[in-house]
Amino acid sequence: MALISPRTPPGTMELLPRRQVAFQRMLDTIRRTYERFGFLPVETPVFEVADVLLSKSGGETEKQVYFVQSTGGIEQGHKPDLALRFDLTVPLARYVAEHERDLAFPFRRYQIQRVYRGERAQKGRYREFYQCDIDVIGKDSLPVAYDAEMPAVIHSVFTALDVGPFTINFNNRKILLGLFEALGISEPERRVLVLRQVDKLDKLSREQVLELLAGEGIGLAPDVASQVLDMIGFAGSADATLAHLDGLALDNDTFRQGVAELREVVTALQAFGVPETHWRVNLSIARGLDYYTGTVYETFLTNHPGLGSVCSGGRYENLAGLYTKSKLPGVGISIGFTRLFYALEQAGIVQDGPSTVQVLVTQFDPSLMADYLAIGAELRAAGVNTEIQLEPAKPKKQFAYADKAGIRYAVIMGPDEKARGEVTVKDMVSGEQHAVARAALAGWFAGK
RNA sequence: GCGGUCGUAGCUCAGCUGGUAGAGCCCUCGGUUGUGGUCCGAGUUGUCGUGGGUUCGAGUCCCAUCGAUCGCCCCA
Repeated sequence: MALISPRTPPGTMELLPRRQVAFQRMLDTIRRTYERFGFLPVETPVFEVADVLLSKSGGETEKQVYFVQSTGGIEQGHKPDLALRFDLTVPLARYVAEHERDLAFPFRRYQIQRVYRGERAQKGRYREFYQCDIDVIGKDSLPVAYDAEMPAVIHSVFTALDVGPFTINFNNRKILLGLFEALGISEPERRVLVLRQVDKLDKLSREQVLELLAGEGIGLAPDVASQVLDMIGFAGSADATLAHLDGLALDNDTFRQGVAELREVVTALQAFGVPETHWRVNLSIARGLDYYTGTVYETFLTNHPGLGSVCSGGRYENLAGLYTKSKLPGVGISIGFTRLFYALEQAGIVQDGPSTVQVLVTQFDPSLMADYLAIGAELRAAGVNTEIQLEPAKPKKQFAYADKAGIRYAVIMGPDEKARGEVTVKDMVSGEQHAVARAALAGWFAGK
């Protein structure tokens, strides 16, 4: 019979147990840090009612959505009425609108779950991946100070993850939009297109971006295009950038409001005590998603620029507008954890974690099985993760097993130890063996 | 959705201008009595992606097809 070749679908990440332990620990670090900053956990279903999920997006995202339909429904020719979520922000909007009366505002939630996008899998681009989101949702209003809190959380998370140097870039979309208004680029669709191209300034040369801005679909006059880049291409400290923006003296309300907000975020961020080595105002950051209305963020790993942003987000004035008449402004960020983990793996930064099994109670003499079971029970009662070797096997094989599985300690008790009222504890890493009194065994592991 | 590369053992790959398939790793067993990670020895593993064509003969050449991968678009 022909075997079916075992394989994962493209664009999915699957790990061996010890790598999974490393993955899980990093995820725990993110979770702990989010909680430390006062965020509450939320989970939502992997699939949502299709029209709830798709109401907003339209266009590009819609093509990437996986629909869900039962086989019965397919047989009856029904169109799928469920779809897998492609991010956590849209489900959050639905969640907040649905539970508005029961939630305390400002509502601070974190959410760590997988999302799905049906796009071509590429290096570091997955069709199923983890997002680790935090958002703060206000009722009617939400002070800009919350915009400054986001980078503070990101800084804390990435420092705790110990992933090497990183920079949080941020900007305010109102600055860009006001600038475009002042330059006569009025159509919203065209502004979004310009934003997308401007966003590429980090990757492409000035000339290439100029060409794109003059190209099809946008058709910016060359002098306007270079004016845009002159204003946006400024590089300098946060204070210098703000001075640069003031110096432009643009007569546009949106622009002025954007600069004022940016200044407020910078000031608050300094007060939050986030070192300026880890963030910068970057006027070319725009973000593709069009629901962002103010502050936007992107975070890059210094040593992996090719990877793109590993954490991004922004401010949205009225996210849940499609679901409720209440005005619910918010600000949030999202860590693309699967991609981040992939990058760290590639860079050799990720080490396999230890097994979650701390101790293997080996079996040297089947007649002592009752003792092995008793030892296992004692260790477990003492909070030590313990596996008992239940199948008779040669010592060689048992140690090889412990070694391969990454189990740190092996407990050995043969007739000799039994007679002395002792057990032998072997440290598989150092190779050292310790004679431990039978009664003191659980205590021996207390500090390990 | 559009472009460039590549498909040989579970994995990484070798196989020169066509002559009946190889290495390393992994895995299994062994190197005697209760000891792994090193070393030594032995062993298992393949419709050479699939279908067709050229040829006395194709892993090797040609065509098609499927799959993978990288880049573009978009994005974490």
